[in-house]
Amino acid sequence: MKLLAIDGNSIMNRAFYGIKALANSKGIPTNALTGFMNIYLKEIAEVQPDCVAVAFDMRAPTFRHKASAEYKANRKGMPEELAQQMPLIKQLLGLLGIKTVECEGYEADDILGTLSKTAADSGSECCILTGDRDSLQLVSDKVTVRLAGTKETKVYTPERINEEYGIEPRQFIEVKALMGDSSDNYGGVKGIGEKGAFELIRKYGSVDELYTHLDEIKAGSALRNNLESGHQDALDSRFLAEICLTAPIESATESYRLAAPDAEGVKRFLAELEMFKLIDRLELGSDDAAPVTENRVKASDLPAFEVCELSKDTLTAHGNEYSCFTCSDGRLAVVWGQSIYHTEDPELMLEYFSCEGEKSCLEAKAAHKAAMLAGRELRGLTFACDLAGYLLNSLTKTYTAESLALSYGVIYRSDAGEYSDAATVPALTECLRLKLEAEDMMKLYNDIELPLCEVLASMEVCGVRADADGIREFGAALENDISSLEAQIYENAGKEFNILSPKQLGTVLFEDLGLPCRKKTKSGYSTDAEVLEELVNRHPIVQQVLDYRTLTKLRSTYVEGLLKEIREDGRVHSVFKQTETRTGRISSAEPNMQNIPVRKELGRNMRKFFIAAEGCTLVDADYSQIELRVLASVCGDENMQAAFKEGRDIHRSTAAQVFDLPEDFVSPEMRSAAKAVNFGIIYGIGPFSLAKDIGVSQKEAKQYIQSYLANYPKVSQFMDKTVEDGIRNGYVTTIFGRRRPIPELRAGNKTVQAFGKRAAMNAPIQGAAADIIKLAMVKVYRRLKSENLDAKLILQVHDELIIECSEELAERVSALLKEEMENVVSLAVPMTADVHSGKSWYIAKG
DNA sequence: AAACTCACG
DNA sequence: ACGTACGTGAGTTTC
Repeated sequence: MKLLAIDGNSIMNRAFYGIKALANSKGIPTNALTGFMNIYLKEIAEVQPDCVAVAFDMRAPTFRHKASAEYKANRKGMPEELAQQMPLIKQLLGLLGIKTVECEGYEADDILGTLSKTAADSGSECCILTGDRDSLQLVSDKVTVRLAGTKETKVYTPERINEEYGIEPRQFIEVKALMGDSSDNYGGVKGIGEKGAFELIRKYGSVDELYTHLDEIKAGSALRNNLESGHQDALDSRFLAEICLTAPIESATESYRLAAPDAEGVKRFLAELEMFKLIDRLELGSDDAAPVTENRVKASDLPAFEVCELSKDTLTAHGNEYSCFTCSDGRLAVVWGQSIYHTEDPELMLEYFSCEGEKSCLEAKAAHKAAMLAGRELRGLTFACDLAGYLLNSLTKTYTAESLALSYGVIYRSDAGEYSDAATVPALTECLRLKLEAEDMMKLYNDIELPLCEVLASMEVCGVRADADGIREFGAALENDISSLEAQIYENAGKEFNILSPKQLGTVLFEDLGLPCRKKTKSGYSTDAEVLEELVNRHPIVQQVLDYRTLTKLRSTYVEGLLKEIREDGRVHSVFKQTETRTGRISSAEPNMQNIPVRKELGRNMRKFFIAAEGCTLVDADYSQIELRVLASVCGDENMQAAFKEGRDIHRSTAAQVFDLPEDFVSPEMRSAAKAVNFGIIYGIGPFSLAKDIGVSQKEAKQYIQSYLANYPKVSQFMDKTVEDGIRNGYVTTIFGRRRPIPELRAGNKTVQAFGKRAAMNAPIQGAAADIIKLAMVKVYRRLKSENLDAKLILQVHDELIIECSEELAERVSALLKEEMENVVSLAVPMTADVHSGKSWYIAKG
């Protein structure tokens, strides 16, 4: 008989830290559960045991050891996110027919020890599965320890232990008696660490023998002194290091025989947690030994799809009926009922797109683009699964048919071969639509997200004209300055090195030149701009390095990076991603057009190379203080609202409030401090960061914040309530109903939780601002289209929209753009947008 | 692949 | 005692 004895706490712990925070849409963390089951399933396949036992620590303090109250005093409490998952794994194991063992006063290790001893004594084999090395002392010819690692499981037999450590398994007790174990809170002999402990035990065999031969160690040496003064510690630690083999538990191996799982129960349980992938992996019910199989529907049990080529006749026959489709890589697959029609004929694809029938798809942007490029349009689209998945959980990384099906318990139609995605869309649409309705997000979906997709497609197709020659000239000019800086830096350093290597730069600055280092990173000295700024007056090389960084950044990211992206048509066609950010913003890539330099003049020049086409002009409008206006509206603070309603300068107004002065008495410094506070409020402020930002003491910064919150009490209340809601629901929402799940809020780790709180405070603000500009984009797009104007929306930079239009339309489009942006929503304070136009982005930005 | 740095709102 | 503002994308170096 073969027993697999699992250290439940240790494996859960390993799983928890091994998998990044996963949570379902309700905010319940599931990462440790997932990780535990991954490890379990892999191991069970390899070990093929007859019996399985999972041991857990009890939360109550142990009384096997004396002074038990203090015993684990310094062991870090389990993070709340992990603690939440402990009862769940026990429940799941129970449903799976796997026995769990807990014993008051004993640790998981003691249970494993007892189980392995009983198994070995009765001639059975025992594998101990754990994530730490504490159990290695239990290894014998009948007992192996399987150490679950990140990738591979290491299997420890007595031979393996001898090779790696040069000792017998039982001698781990002796080693630990000397070196101690900080996680179990016993110290061993002071001054003896891992290396020394192993050396001594390899030589003497045991603690007792070591002390018998103490005279062999040079008298007066540090080691001898340590050993002498630590004798009692060694004896005490030895007692604590030895795992108990006689815990009062059911120890007969036979009683842990695997039982039949409660398949229905497991499915209900995992479905509730939205762990659909695991349901599939467990293959519950596919095994015909279990009678509970009839409810488990698999792709192969469903009616098969008939696959054929799409033709003009099919379109004529079905064009007005509801259909689902996928479109990628120039291939179209359309599902009508149980038939899948496919084609690669571009004309036929466009014909299909033009049909009146209601359509649902997996991902709509590519189809919109294909239609637009041909001067046609995609009609009748009422659903895109990826966008629905994004609204339901914006933390997900991918929204493919397969991942969505797994997440929402829809059967992925792998039986349909290369048309699996298309074949899955009908069921996915049905399920996701219900979910959206249940979560009250249909309006957000229909009014904003779905129509926006077409706008983004249009922006991508259109692109922005770029002046490649101009960029090249700019790059050439940089080249000279870069090489002269390089030479000066080498001169100052006294040697040549890679200036862009933080490691090498750190060595030069902080060792060779002896500059003081204030901040460190994981791997060495921090050399970021903030650190260097503080050192500029101490050595000329510092400013040179800063300049060098600025110039090389411009060269590689902007000059070279952008040149690579200019297409044949002389324009860059950025990709606008609609399912990327956690807050609801869109992102831009290949190239990123949302981080083109603007703050410093040198970089800002790059914007001179983004220009309007011949005979055209760029019209640029940006919202003024959109996030603060959203905040003022949603929190309901009359004081703050008044400032916006009266068109006052918000930062000046805040300064007047915080410093208790009339606005006319506010100095530029006060205004800029107030501005920093305003930003900080949106991000979930702390005194430390504010102090750093505006260069005052932490104490002063704290006062600013307190004064701010006292003057704007509704802001304070709003933030508190948002965080509370977030903790309760597992997510926060914008006024438009957009959600952001925040699993970090329920974390035990204070830093993680603090991050969750800041994210919770920020998301409703940043998210609502995103909702607003997205809606504005849809309205502007429709307006330009309905008025048949020679004008196209081409860029979005979070609070800024850019239109390219024929020169004579500049004024009309400017007015239209401003009007649509300002009137898109009616909040408690007005939304205002500033508009400028010009030949280049540099000019149009105003 | 991860860490570091830095560009933007 | 410890860490420290929200959200992105991209280039370079280093492991």
